[in-house]
Amino acid sequence: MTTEEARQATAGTRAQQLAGARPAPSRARAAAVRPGARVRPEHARRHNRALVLQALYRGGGMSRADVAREVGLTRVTISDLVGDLIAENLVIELGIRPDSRPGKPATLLDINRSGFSIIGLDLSHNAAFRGVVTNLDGTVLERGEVAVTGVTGDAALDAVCALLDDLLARANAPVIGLGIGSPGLVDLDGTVVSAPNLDWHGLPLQRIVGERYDLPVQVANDANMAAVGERSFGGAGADMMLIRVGRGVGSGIVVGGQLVYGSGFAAGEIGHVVVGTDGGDPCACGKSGCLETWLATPRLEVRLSAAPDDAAREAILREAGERLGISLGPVVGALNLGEVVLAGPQNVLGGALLEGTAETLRSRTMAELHGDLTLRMTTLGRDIVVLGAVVMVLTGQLGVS
Amino acid sequence: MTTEEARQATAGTRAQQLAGARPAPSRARAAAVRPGARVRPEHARRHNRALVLQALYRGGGMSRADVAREVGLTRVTISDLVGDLIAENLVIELGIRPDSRPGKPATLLDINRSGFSIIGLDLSHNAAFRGVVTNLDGTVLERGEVAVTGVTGDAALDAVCALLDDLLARANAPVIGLGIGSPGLVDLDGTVVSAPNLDWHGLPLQRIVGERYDLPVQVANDANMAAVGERSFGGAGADMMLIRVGRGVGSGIVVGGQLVYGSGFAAGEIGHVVVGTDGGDPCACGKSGCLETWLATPRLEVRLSAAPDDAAREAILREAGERLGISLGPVVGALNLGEVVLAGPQNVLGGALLEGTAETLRSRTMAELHGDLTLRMTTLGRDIVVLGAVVMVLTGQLGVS
DNA sequence: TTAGTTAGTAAAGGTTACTAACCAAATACG
DNA sequence: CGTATTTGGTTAGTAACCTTTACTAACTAA
Repeated sequence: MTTEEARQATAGTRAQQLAGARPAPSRARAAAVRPGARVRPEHARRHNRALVLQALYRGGGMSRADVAREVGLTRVTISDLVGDLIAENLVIELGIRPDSRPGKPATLLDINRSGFSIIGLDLSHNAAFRGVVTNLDGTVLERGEVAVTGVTGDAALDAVCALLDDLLARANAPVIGLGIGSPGLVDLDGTVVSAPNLDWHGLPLQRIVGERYDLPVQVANDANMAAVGERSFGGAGADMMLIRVGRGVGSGIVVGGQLVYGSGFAAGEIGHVVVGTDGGDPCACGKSGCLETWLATPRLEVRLSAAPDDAAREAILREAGERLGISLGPVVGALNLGEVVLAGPQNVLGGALLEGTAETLRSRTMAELHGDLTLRMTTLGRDIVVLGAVVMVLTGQLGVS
Repeated sequence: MTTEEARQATAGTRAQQLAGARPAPSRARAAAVRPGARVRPEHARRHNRALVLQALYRGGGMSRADVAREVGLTRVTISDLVGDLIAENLVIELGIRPDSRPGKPATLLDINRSGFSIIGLDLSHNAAFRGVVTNLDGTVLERGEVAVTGVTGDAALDAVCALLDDLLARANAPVIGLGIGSPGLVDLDGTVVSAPNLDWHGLPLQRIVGERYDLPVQVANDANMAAVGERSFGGAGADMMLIRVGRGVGSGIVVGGQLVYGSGFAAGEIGHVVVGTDGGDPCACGKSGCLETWLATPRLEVRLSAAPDDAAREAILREAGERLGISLGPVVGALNLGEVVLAGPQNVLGGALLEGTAETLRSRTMAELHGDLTLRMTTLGRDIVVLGAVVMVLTGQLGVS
């Protein structure tokens, strides 16, 4: 939906369009009922099936009756759905509920968490593509990586396949899908519109990998996947932003529980927005004072290494944090975010920088807001992108998150 | 869903939470399958019915077969649904399609646009509450207002009811619902959490009005409703932001076609976010350099009246626009908005101010972005909030927008 | 032992949307 | 002019789905 509507949005920079005329009712707008929006019985069933999986995924060890109460369908229907799921081996019976209370004892159910595998890839690091095999829980079972320093274009695509070959060979359970977090702009079909570092332009990665391995594939931007991972496995709320700091600065934004893609699939690209009104270093993009010039780790490390003492280093970090806070203020305020999470090198981000950001946000946004705002580091460490990729597969294949 | 998940998001300002531990899988999260998420046959039917209405609403003068092709259901099903809708008088037959082509001529359908009325209210102006009666098209049929200068609390509620009494008496067709755009924070249930100007705190306006008139009521924040109105009747895209400038500065944000509420129902509240890093006038909120100190019309008009000539006035307006651009840069970049629309006094916003904002956005965000960005004034004029309220009713009652 | 409670299954029923087949009414064409 | 073709819309029957009702199983409480 977003895609279509975005595409048909008026393009071009008509900087002004002064008018005061009566509203022309909107019926002239092109038809845009998204295909597949209709609900047929099987769609309804699939939806309800996903609800059952979701309920079990979150609170394993429930009985059919528990699920029925939580989902709002009858015990009969839930039994039927669970029957299907057990036949597919997605759900297993754990045995009889141990506690003693009146009535027939319940048969506890759970997702078959170790019965299937998911593969998640992170293509965002410069030196290597990293990947994991997890179970349905997101528990990492296997790890792999391929060195890709200086590798671009088709060779980079080959590296992705090599890594997938390796991980698929090491997966002990059937793989329900592949998730790939790629740098650059990625559209809703999993086509990498533009990833300069890998020299990918319009590469339909999701389709290519899907056809090669005959498995469901989810490709999305790395920072967006990180946001999704933080939300599911890091416990973040429904209105949150995840800032990734590394060689560049990117982010993923979740609003109302939904990942934001933006009108041109470039949501979260905050690295080249100018911060403040007092200049700044020139940036590779041609402007000066972009967020990246303040925050990207290569520049920060140069500055830190030139600092005479710890106090000077802390001041540098704090200033970087302040710049991040200045940049985030309008976003946090406009979206009324409940949570901002930082991901990147702990030793750089975790201390004075985080404090500087928190203080700046506090001093520059409304009191009502920062009372509810949580600012913290991610708890997922370097796995944040691959875990996000795993969540995307879980969501796409099972409707679970 | 947003509500619940937002509520259960961790509160408090734990400014830091340093950690590197393995992710604790998310299953500990409280069960949160939103009630009513299940799909029963009647829900599916209601959804499909809304698709039919939506198709007809956008492109009136379609045949049943046209609708079937667009929605993706069979002619048989569409005929059945249309039969229901005709029985309810929501859809009417226009007659035989005039053009000549092979096959049985089609019977054209349309929403019964003049068969029902909607009432929209705008409580955001200081001197008066304004309201309209429209048909289903959003065409204004009647207008009304009540003076409310200095009126607050229960008296303001009485004024709302007086205005509604007046408009209901003047509505010639059955009213399908009431939409009310209120200043302040409004939650998803239509409770005005806080509207200082009206001295409303925790007022369940939607419930009160709904019980009093026994009609469906939609209450939401005025700027949010304006955004919804601009999207439906102003032709704005799926990722847009509407900035309302008046005594204060507020906004409504639409992301992926969905209105943003925020973790505390305060999304869009950008008036008290500090702009830039070079000071600014003190603000009533206690900070200095808030967006409102640069942009709110009372202050702007004071400055303009002190200006010696037109050039000085234009410089003042341009600077205000620049400040808006500085503030919007991170939001436009982070959300990859496709459209930013200004609403407020045309003579203040329409000229140099808008230009200043456009130039500032261009110079402070990524080139890839502002190529797709449209910045313009609304075409809906002073009706923007009431029309948004009408759209909220259309969406809530008919699933149409 | 009896009553009451809870889990799970079975049978029957009502909705929903589908397919297949049909009629209606126009154009296309020999 | 008459037949074939095309398109719109309806009728009849079917499959899928969830519900209600009723049942069995298995436990606690007294």
